Amino acid sequence: MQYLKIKDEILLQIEAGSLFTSGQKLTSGQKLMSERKLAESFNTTRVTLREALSLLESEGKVYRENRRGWFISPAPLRYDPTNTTNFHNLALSQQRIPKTELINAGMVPADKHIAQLLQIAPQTEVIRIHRVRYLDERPVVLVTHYVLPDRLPHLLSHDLSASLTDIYQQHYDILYQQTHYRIRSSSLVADTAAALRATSGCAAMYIERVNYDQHGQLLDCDLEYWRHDAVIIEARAIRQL
Amino acid sequence: MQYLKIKDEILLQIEAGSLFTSGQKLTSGQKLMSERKLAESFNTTRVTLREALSLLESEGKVYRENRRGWFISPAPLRYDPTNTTNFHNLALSQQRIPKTELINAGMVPADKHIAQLLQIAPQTEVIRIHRVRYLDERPVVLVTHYVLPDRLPHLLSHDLSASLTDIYQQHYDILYQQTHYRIRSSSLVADTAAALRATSGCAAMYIERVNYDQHGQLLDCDLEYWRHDAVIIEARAIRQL
DNA sequence: CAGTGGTCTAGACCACGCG
DNA sequence: GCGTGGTCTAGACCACTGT
Repeated sequence: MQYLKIKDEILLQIEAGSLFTSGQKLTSGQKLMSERKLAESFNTTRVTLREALSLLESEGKVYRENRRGWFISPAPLRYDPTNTTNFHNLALSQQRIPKTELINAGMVPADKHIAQLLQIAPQTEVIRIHRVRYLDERPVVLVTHYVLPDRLPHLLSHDLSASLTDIYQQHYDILYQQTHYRIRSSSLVADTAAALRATSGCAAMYIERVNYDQHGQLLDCDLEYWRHDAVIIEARAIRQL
Repeated sequence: MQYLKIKDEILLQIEAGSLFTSGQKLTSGQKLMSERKLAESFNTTRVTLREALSLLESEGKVYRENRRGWFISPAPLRYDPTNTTNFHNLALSQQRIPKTELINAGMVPADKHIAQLLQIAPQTEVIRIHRVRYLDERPVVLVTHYVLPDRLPHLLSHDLSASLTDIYQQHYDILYQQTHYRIRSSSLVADTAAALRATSGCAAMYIERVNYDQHGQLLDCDLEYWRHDAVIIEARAIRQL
């Protein structure tokens, strides 16, 4: 099991500050040396070296950007799906620099899955908003919102790179209150992967939420694909006895 | 991108019921043909075939047991960390056959991480219980409980393959009430992997909980390593406004 | 344009599961 | 003991990144 030894060795050298392309010692976001150089330095082939790196990747220690190389993973964002704090403030409160990029937004017919989540008939027109969110210039999550247009008329005329929570509150007097969420391990494919500069098959954390307002009315749902090393869910709950 | 095509092709053939070792058509837990046969049937090499299978594995469609082969993933268990239902009843309510195996139990000094979770000094003696849980004969999660011995005296004298929740309630009049949980994507290594018949580096869902009783007193914590395709978190939450 | 990562080939050996 | 999965080698070509 050569790749296990190589994996541990890489970890050590990362902590020691070697292995970097540049001479810097920052342990976050730094790029590693090229695979060929790493393979040579461990006296092995690229295949075995990539095995070791993939292991580190699955442990959340390093990550890959498609065709750009391997990087040290920054600390994950602590994310509480039961809290109303928006992404922007959440990131800032953890000393991270947030950015939201609007990919596109418009009306689409709800597919079967979305229709079920929003409790509407399939093919009903809903608002769909695709956004990518960044932490410190790294794309970490692809978020797709599906919004009931009856509840939020003219939503598309607002600045959708801002927080939806804020728009709801300021322009519609609507607050998120109850939420129903699902979390599972998944992977990024095709477009989803590309949006996060990842390769197909990259491990991901999938979070799906259905949100209700302060009157218990269904508002929207959102589907989030996180780079798996970029987030850790953290919540408190009082159990129903 | 041959492996993407092979991946899709395998999915199709699985749904059609081919590719199995036996002639059966059950889509759950079935073993696939050997890698060499699969590689030959797709006219490729084992390396590329394994690339395709790994992709399916990361999508939760198939899983591997160490040196035993590839199997179709059963539907995941829906798991609500805010609910008190024990594993046994949860599984039964979803038409699954549960089994709990006690690996070992005893007193150990708390390491730094456990001490922090339980709010005690490092090296304090606590009860540690290692258990593996099965669904339909498949090991799906390795659970380690760390219990404060002051709160649960003589706990080790009970049958620890039963539900801890039940033991707490029946013998100590203690109920789980509040819980603080963390969820992140992780991977299985060495012993942890072996306990679930997985290989080192296998993707996992890591769940960490700190549990409090009906009086708000800290009781125990538990660390759970799930096979990532075997579980989906599902919870409702009222947000604090 | 040079170098890199992504992908693929065609083998090989070994330890282990299973019959 | 046979076949299997786990691991590893030594190459190769191509598309893309970064300069």
